[in-house]
Amino acid sequence: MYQRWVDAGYFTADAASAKPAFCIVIPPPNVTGSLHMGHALEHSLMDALTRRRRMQGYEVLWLPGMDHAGIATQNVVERELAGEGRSRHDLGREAFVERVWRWKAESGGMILNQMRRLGDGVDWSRERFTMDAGLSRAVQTIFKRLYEDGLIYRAERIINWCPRCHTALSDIEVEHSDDEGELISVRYGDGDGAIVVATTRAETMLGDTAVAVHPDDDRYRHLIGTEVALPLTGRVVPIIADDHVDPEFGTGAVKVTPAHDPNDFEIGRRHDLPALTIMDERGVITAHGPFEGLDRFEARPAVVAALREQGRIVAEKRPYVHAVGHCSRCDTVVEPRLSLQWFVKVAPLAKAAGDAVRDGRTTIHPAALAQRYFDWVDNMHDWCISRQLWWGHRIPVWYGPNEKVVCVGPDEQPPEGDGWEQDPDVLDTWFSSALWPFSTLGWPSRTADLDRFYPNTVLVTGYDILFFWVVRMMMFALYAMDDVQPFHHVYLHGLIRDAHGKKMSKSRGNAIDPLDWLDRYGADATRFTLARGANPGGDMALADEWAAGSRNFCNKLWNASRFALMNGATVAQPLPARDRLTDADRWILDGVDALVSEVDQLFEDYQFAKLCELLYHFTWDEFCDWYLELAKVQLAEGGARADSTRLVVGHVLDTLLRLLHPVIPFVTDVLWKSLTGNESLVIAAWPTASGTEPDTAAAGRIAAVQRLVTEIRRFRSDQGLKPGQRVPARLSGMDTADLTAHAAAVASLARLERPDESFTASATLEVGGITVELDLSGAVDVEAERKRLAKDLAAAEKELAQTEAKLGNPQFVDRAPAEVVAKIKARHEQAAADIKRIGARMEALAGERSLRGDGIA
RNA sequence: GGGCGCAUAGCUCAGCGGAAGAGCACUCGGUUUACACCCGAGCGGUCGCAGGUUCAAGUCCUGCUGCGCCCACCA
Repeated sequence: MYQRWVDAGYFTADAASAKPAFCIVIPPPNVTGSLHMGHALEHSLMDALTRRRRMQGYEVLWLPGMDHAGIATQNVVERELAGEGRSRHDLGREAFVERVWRWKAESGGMILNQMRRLGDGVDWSRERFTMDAGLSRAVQTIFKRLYEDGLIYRAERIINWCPRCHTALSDIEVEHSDDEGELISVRYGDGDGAIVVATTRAETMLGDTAVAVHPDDDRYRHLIGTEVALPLTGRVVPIIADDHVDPEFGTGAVKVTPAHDPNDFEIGRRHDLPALTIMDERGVITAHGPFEGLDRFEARPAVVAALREQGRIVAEKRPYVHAVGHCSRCDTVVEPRLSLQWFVKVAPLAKAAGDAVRDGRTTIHPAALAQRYFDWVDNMHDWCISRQLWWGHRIPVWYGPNEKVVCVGPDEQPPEGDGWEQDPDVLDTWFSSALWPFSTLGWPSRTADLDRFYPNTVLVTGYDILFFWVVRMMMFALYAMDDVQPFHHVYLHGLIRDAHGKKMSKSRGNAIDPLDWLDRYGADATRFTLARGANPGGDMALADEWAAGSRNFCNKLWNASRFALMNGATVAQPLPARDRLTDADRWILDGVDALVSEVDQLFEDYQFAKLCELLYHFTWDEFCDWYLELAKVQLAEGGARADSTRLVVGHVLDTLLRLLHPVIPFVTDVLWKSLTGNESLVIAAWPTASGTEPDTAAAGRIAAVQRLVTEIRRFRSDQGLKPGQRVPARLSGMDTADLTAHAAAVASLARLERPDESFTASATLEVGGITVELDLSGAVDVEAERKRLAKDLAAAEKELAQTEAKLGNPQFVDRAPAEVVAKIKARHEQAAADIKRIGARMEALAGERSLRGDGIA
């Protein structure tokens, strides 16, 4: 069925159409990735949004694609090479990149096929990859523009370095965790000139070029300007004063290692200190001496041991828990490292990104998360964009003789001649993803797609990626597109958790594979489950039971449709005039009308969980459990009544299928085609409310029927009657309650039958003014009924007391809205009537003896 | 260290100023010709604790306790 949708071109956007545009670009999954629950959720929501808009007559573009995922992909291929006993260096750059492309062709993009199984209505004719020619052109174009505007610069800075991946990382690629370390205090120098500093990374003292104290710190004022000899190396460094030092922390004196700590680097810059690099890119000590050649984690204890031997350690705190950065890719402890890298100057871009949300050009749903967005945007550091990798967009900068530097645009030739070489680094993966909302539409060319589908209507992504990606798209899009925002709305969904709210992860072993659900429960049930759990910004707990419940619902829909079709439900003719419809017909039609409006509103607010709940409840409880049961009675009447009932059933089912299609696309399409004979629900019109004034009187009578039926069932259940057993009964008072027309329905739903001459009432109950006399053939369970009555009485008495207290409070009667007071008054009267009724019944029962239950001999 | 969020039925969560809700689980009953992936009837909550505002408080405010998340260049 999916392929038929695709082949029919339902998902192919037409930039030239006159319809209003609706566009979502897919958050590009990594080319290395396969579908996990997070994707399944995200895609279910995007598909629901696009399907509804398509049905509403929008020109919908949902654009698919993938991300080249620099480090992740390079790691995969390097691992593959390692299996062959080779490294990328054995291949050389060109051959390696070639190999990655081959890997992509052969094993990449598994996720695209998995998206088909989910039913994603994406426009495959517009599939993009961040390393496409077109997107590469976009990367080069914006790089050059930023470079020329002075917003990209190259500088020697302390950056996060992964000693395993051998590359720089941006701040967001570093994850902090509380690790155990040890904080040692070391005495530098001797005698009067001695000063004690604290450190967690003892090995870095090999690169110390100063000791700093706070200028106002009286303890050390006399030492400022003096020099001190470092332990172990004996190198002499100055003691300087700097405001950055916190006198409260540790000893109030800091060792300064400009080449291996970002703070120290800044201090070094302020005081013109030399930066001494003592470690190579693998994290191995390069400083000459006894520690040379040791890994940083071997060097640390070795240095500590040497210090201890010299009696330099005056205090140690162990374990000392502090935040340590790890590579988000391989979990290796990140090393701050001084190196020459490319940066984006984010301040002006971030300002624009903040403004676009502040002034409402882009709205964030749920709004509460906008605050986080601002926090991030207002405190962003410059973004390190160069990576020492081979897989990615190579930096379009050439270095020539005499330190000449040329940035090469997309249509320009690189400079020729001796000594010109291109920068070996590639760009951070997020650099190209940041262009995604417009590069995929053809930018920098001015294409019809770009005209039509930019800004994108809505971006759907997880709140965990708000900073990583959304902020960057905002920055680059506003910059490239003359301050026009990349999307009108950002909808942030939550994270998937297991049944107990724990994060799902492969290592934890609690991950549910969406493909498994697809196999066992089907795409419809999987999607409905995910949409049903999607409260804006809220995480959702998942377990097999939820999927089973959704599967049951899809099945219910199938069976209800089967019943409808078996009974000749149809949409072939317009609905009969209202006055020819029954109360039940009007009630369900009005209900559907209200449902359409509510579902619409909830869609507008991205309230997926609520709209699913509403549809679930209406379909199952209202339509199946009540209306279809009432319809059976009407169908049994035959004639015109049966004919009109077929039309009502057809109309309601038709509407429900349309409303459910965005979240349950497959089975609804099948059923709808059978019901209507039309081509496909995918391109059917979204329902609109009829605008008919709801018949509240009819709804009231149906509610009365429901109450009556439920009470009789409850009574029967108490009496231990089989649910299916027909019980002779006499109803009186139906006329005064205006329910005469519903006698047959009540009898059918409550399993009552017309009494014959031998009828003797052995039990009576009264509901809303109607007396029901039943012939239980003597088998009356007085005890059960007594128990029930006692319970009901207690509830009614509590109610009476509560309402009385309220009504007795003049301030309440005075100040509460009349409507509320009236409601309380009604409850009070109802409680009083109930007590009276129950009392009378109990009195009548007083003389009875149970013929059933425990009391029977 | 800074910021944010959450504590409601056994579980996962809605409700956010006027009668405590849903799904799942559980109990009882069921050959009711659409459906046992079902039908009917139930059981189950002093809405984390302590104060305060209000005629009225899961619902607003303050404090406390317990979780969770995000950010972070205190060595």
